[in-house]
Amino acid sequence: MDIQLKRGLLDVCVLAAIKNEDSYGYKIIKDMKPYIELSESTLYTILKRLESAGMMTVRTAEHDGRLRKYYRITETGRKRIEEFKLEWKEVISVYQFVIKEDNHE
Amino acid sequence: MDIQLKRGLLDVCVLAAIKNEDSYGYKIIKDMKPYIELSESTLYTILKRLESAGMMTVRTAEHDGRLRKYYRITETGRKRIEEFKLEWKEVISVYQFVIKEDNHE
DNA sequence: TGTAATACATCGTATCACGAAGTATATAGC
DNA sequence: GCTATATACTTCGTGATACGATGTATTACA
Repeated sequence: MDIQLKRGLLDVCVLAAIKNEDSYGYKIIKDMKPYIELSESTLYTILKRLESAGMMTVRTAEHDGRLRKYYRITETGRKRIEEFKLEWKEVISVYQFVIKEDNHE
Repeated sequence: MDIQLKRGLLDVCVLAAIKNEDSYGYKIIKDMKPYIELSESTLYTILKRLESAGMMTVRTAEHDGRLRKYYRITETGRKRIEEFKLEWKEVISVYQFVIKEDNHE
């Protein structure tokens, strides 16, 4: 997918990836892969950003002798998803404008 | 609309604004306004970018004693719109992922 | 006379996705 | 034991780009 198009989707996608259960970086990438691909450097940047924005909280836990950082969505994060749904109406209207075929010619 | 979300839409929107008839900067902004707003500095940057990419051609014409730059879409520009339509399927799939409500809990 | 609308241009800034590179452990195959 | 692959997270530099601020001009209208 075009990188510019991704910009508006990635943040909310990552939030969606943890909205039903806590998850961690590596798993988030794999879960999102069928829908939208992103590199590790991109994801970890996003996770940090969303945490700073209070949209998720982190806890570190050991798993098979390795540390994992589990992310949990907050109420603010859920609100972001709801806002996105509202914004989607505008997106659809833009899409209609783009594909509209005028016939005044 | 969120600035990040706009990034994937603006270029193709500007192309759509001239796809049925040649237009110029000031008019493009007004035509797009009901769907998506953008500042003049943004538009003129986009116009230059799309011209460099061979998606539109320009001609300068006088109108009421003032110069106007009229933009015309090229075949490459029309192809860009068609690509966007194809990409839209992916966008919809991402949207479905975001709004999906799992019930395995 | 002055104020808004029309019309285009340039500059600096902040945001952000990405590739490259690095660190470290676990596991499976040979 | 050794090697490759998967897992897991981090940092750094770069390029793309939307925007506000600012500037230049002309026309139209009150």
